[in-house]
Amino acid sequence: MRIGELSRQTGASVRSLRHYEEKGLLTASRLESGYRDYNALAVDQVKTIRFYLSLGFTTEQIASFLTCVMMNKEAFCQQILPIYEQKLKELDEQIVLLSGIRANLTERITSIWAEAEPKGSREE
Amino acid sequence: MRIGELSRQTGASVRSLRHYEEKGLLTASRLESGYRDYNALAVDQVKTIRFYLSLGFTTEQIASFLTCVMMNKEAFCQQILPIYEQKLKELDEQIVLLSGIRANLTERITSIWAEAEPKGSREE
DNA sequence: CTTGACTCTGACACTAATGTCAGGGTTTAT
DNA sequence: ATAAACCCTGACATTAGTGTCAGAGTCAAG
Repeated sequence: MRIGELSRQTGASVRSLRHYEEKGLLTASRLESGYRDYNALAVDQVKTIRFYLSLGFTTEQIASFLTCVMMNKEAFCQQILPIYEQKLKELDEQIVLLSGIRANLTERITSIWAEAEPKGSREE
Repeated sequence: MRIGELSRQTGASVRSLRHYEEKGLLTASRLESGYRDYNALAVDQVKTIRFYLSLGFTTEQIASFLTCVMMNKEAFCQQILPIYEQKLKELDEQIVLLSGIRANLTERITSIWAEAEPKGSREE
């Protein structure tokens, strides 16, 4: 199939599909016209790519394990583990950071409310 | 004081100080030479700017309430409230998103371990 | 007077996936 | 045959703060 059809079947924009190819995540043979020609497996592959992107992996990271994942069950690809654990570490750090900011912000909001409406005071 | 001194006293790079000025967060008079000349209040102001940046506000957002905050207690600046609440909403969305990804990832890691070391194996 | 530290403006780089445009070739349907 | 729809490459923009460089002017100390 050509790139427009693959785009429709996967939800990825044509631009993105070309980008995945540029990053080594997706390959296509070429028709005589120079148009990309994808086989049916490409649909699954693109969906897999987009799934990992949604988990926050970069195309470079995905490239490092995608071949294995497409050929085996994910659980069979040992090289994916350190990448997952690295990502998990980043996520935890990020969540801690955001939670700290959130706490600070909440406290500030509370203070402003307290200042605006001190007990017993009434403003119009 | 000149920009290098302000940089030393605040920890902000010279580049950043010029950027804050460009974004309307910081003003300086000019010496005959064209050099920026900051007064002593600038130190506090820059520290305040950096604090709000660390909370994740953009220079544009900070610009909208910095003048009030520098002249009053923060709690006195009513216009800051909707911005705080907007930020809080974004933080919550972000934390929920990351937590979801984290859960997914944790599950995957567990699966891989299970596959690699099937104890009490219920393996086919 | 010279050297070195300081400052100025302006510009490009970076992250990373995606949008969008330009200018041109191909396929398909009428 | 012609128009519409499709595809190609290449390039620049986006976010937002910061790093870094170039080329030039200023200032203080020897």
